[in-house]
Amino acid sequence: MTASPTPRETIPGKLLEWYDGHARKLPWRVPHGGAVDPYRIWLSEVMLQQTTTAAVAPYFAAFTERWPTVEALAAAPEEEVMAAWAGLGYYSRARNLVACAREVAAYGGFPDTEEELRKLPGLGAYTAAAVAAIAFGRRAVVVDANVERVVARLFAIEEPLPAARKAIRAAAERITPERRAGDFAQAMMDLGSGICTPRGPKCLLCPVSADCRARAQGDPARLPVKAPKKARPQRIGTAFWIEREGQVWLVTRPGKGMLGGMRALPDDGWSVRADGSGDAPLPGSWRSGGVVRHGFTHFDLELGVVTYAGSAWTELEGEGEWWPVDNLEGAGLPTLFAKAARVVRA
DNA sequence: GACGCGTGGGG
DNA sequence: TCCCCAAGCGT
Repeated sequence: MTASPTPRETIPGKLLEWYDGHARKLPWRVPHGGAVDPYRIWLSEVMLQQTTTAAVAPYFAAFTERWPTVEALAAAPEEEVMAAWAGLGYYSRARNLVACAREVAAYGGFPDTEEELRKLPGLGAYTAAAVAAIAFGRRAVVVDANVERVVARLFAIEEPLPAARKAIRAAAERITPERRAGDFAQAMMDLGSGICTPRGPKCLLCPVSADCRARAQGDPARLPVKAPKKARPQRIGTAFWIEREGQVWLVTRPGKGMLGGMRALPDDGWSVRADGSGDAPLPGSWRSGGVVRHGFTHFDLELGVVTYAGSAWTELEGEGEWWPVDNLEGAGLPTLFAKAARVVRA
């Protein structure tokens, strides 16, 4: 009597076969000039950190059009890259992107091993493994939130996240093939994105449903178990619209912290306190310009926008610049301030 | 391991 | 409306 094949033996083949027929068509998956371009793989992976493919697509197109190579990106002024990233969120990624591009350009190209990639700014465990596997064909164990979910279900891992990461990685290690590790990783992510979804998984369409212990148990959607989330506190703050002769006063935020390194309207400190002080950057009269509500990762903000009704512009203190109001898009404002500008100008 | 860090879409 | 979540990283 022959032992039947184990899931670890059958899963990679089934998944790769499924991927060959069902891979999503995504811009960064198209070979560029007939070959895989590590620059495009790296750029897309950084943009995709905690970000949906739909949100990334237009930014990927704009970046690769404007900066076709890592050398071009390395040569770009950081503030231009920050502005081009505006709206995509998690702005430290943009700063690290520039730093990484400069290291890579100075080195003469991307390193081709997971270990060396991991040393670059902005490349953590996930991205280093993904680039090594997808761009360089290395066997690397690629674990993102999709893989965590798929693996937790396949092996019915009951331990809650994040403590389960160790067991999930070990299980992912066991099913990652020696060859086509990059396709395997993308297959797992496509599966997690379209079939093995957080809610309402489509097990009838799943190529590995027969190997899935959570499916066998009857309720795959309950896995992975997650620790309860904290409530998001509410903060209140004020932003200041100071306009003169068709131009508005913009500041550049400090490099670290909320919206770090981005152009912004002056504010009353809501980002570094529980609430803003309400203190204006200029003496004189202010008028209400509206209210913006915006959700961040760890708090909700109610931002009042007030417009300057005085003429003591010379008393403006600190760094800043007058920006043409009819070209605010070019300033690269984060979404919060783009919303504030929209409200004021409406 | 916990926390800070954006934004938009879907159920 | 609200809540969840997304190809995580750095400290």
